[in-house]
Amino acid sequence: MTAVAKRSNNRNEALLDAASSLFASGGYGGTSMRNIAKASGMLPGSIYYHYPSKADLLYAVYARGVDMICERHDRMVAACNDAWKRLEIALANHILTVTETSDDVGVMNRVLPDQVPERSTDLIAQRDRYEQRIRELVDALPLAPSGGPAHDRRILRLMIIGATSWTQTWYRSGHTRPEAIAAQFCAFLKQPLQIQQSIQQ
Amino acid sequence: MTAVAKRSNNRNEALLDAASSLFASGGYGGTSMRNIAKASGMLPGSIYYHYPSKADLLYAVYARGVDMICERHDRMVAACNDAWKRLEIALANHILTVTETSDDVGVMNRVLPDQVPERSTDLIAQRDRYEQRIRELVDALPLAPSGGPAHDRRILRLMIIGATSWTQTWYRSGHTRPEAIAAQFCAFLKQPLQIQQSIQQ
Amino acid sequence: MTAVAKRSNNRNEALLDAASSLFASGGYGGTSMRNIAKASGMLPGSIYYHYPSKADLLYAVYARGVDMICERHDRMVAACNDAWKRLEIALANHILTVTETSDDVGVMNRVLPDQVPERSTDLIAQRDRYEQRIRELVDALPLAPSGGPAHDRRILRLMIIGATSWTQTWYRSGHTRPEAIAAQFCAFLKQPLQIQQSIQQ
Amino acid sequence: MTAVAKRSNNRNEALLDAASSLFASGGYGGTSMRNIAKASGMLPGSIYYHYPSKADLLYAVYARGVDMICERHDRMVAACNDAWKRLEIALANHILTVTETSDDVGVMNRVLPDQVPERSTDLIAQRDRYEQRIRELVDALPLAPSGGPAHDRRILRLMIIGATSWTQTWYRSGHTRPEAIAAQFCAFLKQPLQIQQSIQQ
DNA sequence: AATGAATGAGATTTCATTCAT
DNA sequence: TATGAATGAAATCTCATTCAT
Repeated sequence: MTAVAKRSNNRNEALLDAASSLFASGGYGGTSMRNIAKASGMLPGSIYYHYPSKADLLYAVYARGVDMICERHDRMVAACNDAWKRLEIALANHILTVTETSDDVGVMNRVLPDQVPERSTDLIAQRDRYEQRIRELVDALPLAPSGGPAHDRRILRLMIIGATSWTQTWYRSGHTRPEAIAAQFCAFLKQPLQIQQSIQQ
Repeated sequence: MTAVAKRSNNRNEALLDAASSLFASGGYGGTSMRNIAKASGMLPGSIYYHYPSKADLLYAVYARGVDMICERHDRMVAACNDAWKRLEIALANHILTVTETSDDVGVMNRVLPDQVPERSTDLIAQRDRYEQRIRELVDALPLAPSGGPAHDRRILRLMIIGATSWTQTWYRSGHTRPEAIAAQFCAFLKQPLQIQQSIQQ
Repeated sequence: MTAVAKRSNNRNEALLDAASSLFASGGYGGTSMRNIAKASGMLPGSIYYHYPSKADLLYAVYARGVDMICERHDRMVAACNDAWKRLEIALANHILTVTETSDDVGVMNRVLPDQVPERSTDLIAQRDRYEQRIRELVDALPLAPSGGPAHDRRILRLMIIGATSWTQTWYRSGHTRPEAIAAQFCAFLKQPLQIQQSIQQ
Repeated sequence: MTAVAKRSNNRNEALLDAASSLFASGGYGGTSMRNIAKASGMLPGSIYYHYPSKADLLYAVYARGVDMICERHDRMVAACNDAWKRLEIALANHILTVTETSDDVGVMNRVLPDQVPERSTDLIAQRDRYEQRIRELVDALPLAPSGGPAHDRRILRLMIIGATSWTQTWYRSGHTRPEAIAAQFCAFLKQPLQIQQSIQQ
């Protein structure tokens, strides 16, 4: 790659980086093209050479974020064979991304697809690319038989994703580390919280 | 209460209802005063007779939502003595209220306090009024001893609140009922999901 | 009507007048909301209190122009009974409006419906309101039998409307007066231009 | 002509063709350099290698249109000696060219010189090249003496040009053919439309 | 002969808000 | 208690054009 091509690439990446950082901290509606332009050293109109609309720019950033969390997920999870441990690693990875607000992944957590109606279907598809991985991990868990009505794995999966996604609303760096949070989440599920003799509810 | 005052209350309530519904579905930034005015049969300027700013209107809606969910919570939970059952009832109430009963409560989940900087402290305080109730229920749970590191009740509480709040993003009426979701959530926690002989992780 | 109501009416009319004048001289694309705002002593955003879009503002002006030319047409034509003379009066009226570029009627001549796609159907309907009047006058002409193939009144009507509308591209005040142009147009049609003995073409 | 030059010509012609088609249907203001570039498979900046400005590109298209209609006119009219028939042929050529054969000529009718101030004088000069030919045909018509005030050949010429140019706004293929329209136009003028005994108006 | 990237001005429109009545 | 009219700032986006390569 020549120096020139590199430079031209860099401009687009600078744009994505700036957009990323702003969308992650300010949300979609709270971030203006003006601000993105200023942060990436462009004029507002210049952005439109690269992306035809604000929604498309957001989508590019979002997709990059999904790419990144998926890659990290795949790499980290591959290193382990135990089903519960794999899940724990995956949750730790997810929670870790929540704190990185300057990163593309933060955008995925901050921006809800229906805030960008023009691309909401595409955003959901991207998000599903990642959630599918969590679903596979949950489906692979060897579950003990339920004492009462059968376990609904779908609800379990949504419970885990919900609890994990919600960390973004309360997580503050300096407190419990992402890995510890993930470990606790799994511990709550694996072991019985209810005192045994009162198991017949 | 005179007829005039009543009528004025009605107008104000129509305003809050409209704002509620729009904030819950469109978020704070995605909802304009114009839209709220149209939906409540007023002109935009007229809203300012009732509330001095958009942030204050949001706050009024938010607080009304917290009032409602707290009242229902208190009423329903009081009827039961078992700690786990009380929690289950509380979660069912939360899911039902957010997803089916009241847009006001939907606002509480949809709008993050830091999206409304002028009133973020007040919004957090309101939210805490409700979360305090969940905290008390979680703190009252008689927990079995952990097999590994000590259970962190704070993380447990945040896991439960997260999973429950997140239902707003995926719940569709006609599928699993709120009570059943809450029951599953509790079942996952009470009973061990991990197969027993592999308990030493 | 109170002075207040009158004043409020006047603002809207000032807006229409300014828009009228600018659209008539600059066309639709050549006229900006900024310019219209400045010419009517408003800020650009203020126009949107009165009309929801540029296309709607244009339509209001256009319709006002059609109203005006129709009223004038009806008044002038009513004063005469001879079919050919009625047509001549109508054409003179039409050509007269072409010179009045500061007037609403000028807009009708300057702006083609398909330049305003959002309202083109409505604009065509408005224009038809006027052209229908010309059609009636042409249809009412007692025509001498054709020496060759039968006269096609539709083509005759379109010829007359075309010739008359086209005056806007060449009419300059100070030369032939509108009434004289209309008289010539009718004279060319009424009397034979071809020398008689060569009538067998 | 070398292969390279030929290729360059082809590119330039593709550009003119695209511009032609867009200017004819969208007008000058309604057509952007972006659109022209896309339609001709170029990038916007590349147009500026061929033409220094939008106005110059329009002029090139316009001139090409005048070239084409003049060439056809000269060829077709030369084949006939009768003055009225020559006019009829010329009008048929005009209508056919504008409505079916060439977008370039459509541009001539659609774009008014004063919409392109930078080149309006040149555009008028081009247009006159063609109108001069119509003028000659009209001037050559042997006119019967008027029953009233003298015929104004200038007005007659403008009437004919107007009626003919206006066909662009209403002509639809599949209905009356261009030759038939031209024949009707001439018939209306040659023979008296007014019933004879009422000739003294 | 053409591209890729960007400019700078200006377009339409939306927003929360104000204020006299 | 509310309206009608307007404000002023800012939003997204489009435009013709430039220029190094």
